[in-house]
Amino acid sequence: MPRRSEHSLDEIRALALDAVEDLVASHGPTAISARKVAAQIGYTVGMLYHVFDNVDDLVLQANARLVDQLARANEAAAAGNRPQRVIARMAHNYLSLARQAPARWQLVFVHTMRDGRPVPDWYRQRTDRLFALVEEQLQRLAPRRRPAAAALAARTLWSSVHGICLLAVSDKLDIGGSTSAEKALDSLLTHYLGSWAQSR
Amino acid sequence: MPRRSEHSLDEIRALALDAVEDLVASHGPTAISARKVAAQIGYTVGMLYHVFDNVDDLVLQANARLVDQLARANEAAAAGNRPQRVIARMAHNYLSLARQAPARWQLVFVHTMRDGRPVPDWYRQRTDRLFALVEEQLQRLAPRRRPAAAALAARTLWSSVHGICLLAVSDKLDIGGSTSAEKALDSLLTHYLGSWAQSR
DNA sequence: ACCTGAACACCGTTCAAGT
DNA sequence: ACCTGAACACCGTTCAAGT
Repeated sequence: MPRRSEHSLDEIRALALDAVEDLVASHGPTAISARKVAAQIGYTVGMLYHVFDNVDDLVLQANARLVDQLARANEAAAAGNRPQRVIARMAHNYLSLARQAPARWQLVFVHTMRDGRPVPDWYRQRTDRLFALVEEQLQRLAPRRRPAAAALAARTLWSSVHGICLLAVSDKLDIGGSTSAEKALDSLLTHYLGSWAQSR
Repeated sequence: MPRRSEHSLDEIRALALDAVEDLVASHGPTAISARKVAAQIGYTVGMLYHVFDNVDDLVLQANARLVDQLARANEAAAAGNRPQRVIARMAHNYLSLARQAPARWQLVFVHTMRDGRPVPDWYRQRTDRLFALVEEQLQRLAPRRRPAAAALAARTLWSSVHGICLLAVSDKLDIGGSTSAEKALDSLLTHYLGSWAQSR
């Protein structure tokens, strides 16, 4: 029973998160287990529990990387452009990131806390941030409207974008054969956002 | 080891599906396992596998009941009214059924096939039906538009409704405190559907 | 101090054997 | 024919014990 001491806790943490991504990418979101991740990085399961609280923590930390990637892309998109264009970029960023790594995003979509534990605050803040970025743009778009109106529109619009990306990644959207998620996003943006921007 | 023979296979099937609903309602969607369902109805796990292919089959059959309930409600809503009103009813049917039995709908939202098995056709047809019902109304609403346009709008709209209901049931929508899913649905219907109906 | 390995209480699934 | 119970290969989580 050799000890390793080759890696710091932070390094082990990074190795584990990489292992989650590799396993998901090659064997799908259901392939994740503490034991498999441990085996992949050459440690025992017990070791994982010195670095992560539990599997939920492990998965959420892996998922947070993707959410952060989307948030960064959306923050970058916010620079300069007209709000309507920024929001369109954000929506397409979501879909295109989801298409780039469908299995990893499926893990984001599919994960639920064991038992009925609540989603931890640090993770919630990251997903809330995505709504906030949309809300900022809607406020720019219609500065004279009540903030509550922009908040409602942001939640409506981003939930809808989420629904489209979710069904796209799980192949439930392309029913007849020809509908693409990109077209659905554009339809949503044209009609929802177009109408919202004009009204009052 | 007493044999029972008290119930036919169909009765056992119904008992098991009821047990799934009871367990989910009282202990949440993560509480479902073949062993627990078997225990709840007084049979062994082995017995379950004479009635269901596997747990996916068990869960999907339970979930299909909810999907069917929504489909029936939406078919009933289709009678008589103006298409725009029918679609609004359908969307609110979805949300209100989801609110009536949040845990059971969470099971619908959260379930994914073990390994990477595909969703069986018989279940897919049921969820596709929900899209089809919306599509029919959109064709009524704009009879002169190309069928592909109605198909795209149906998928866009229903994916969005799905996204809103999904986030509503998992409590991820009410960020600031005041946004309700009902308002988000109405916002979606007003702006998306309103704009789509008017354009051309 | 760092990490292991075994233990505990669970899973899904199969199938020979009992009645 | 109907159903069981034990087996197999997995889980998540904990923690005394080893180095």
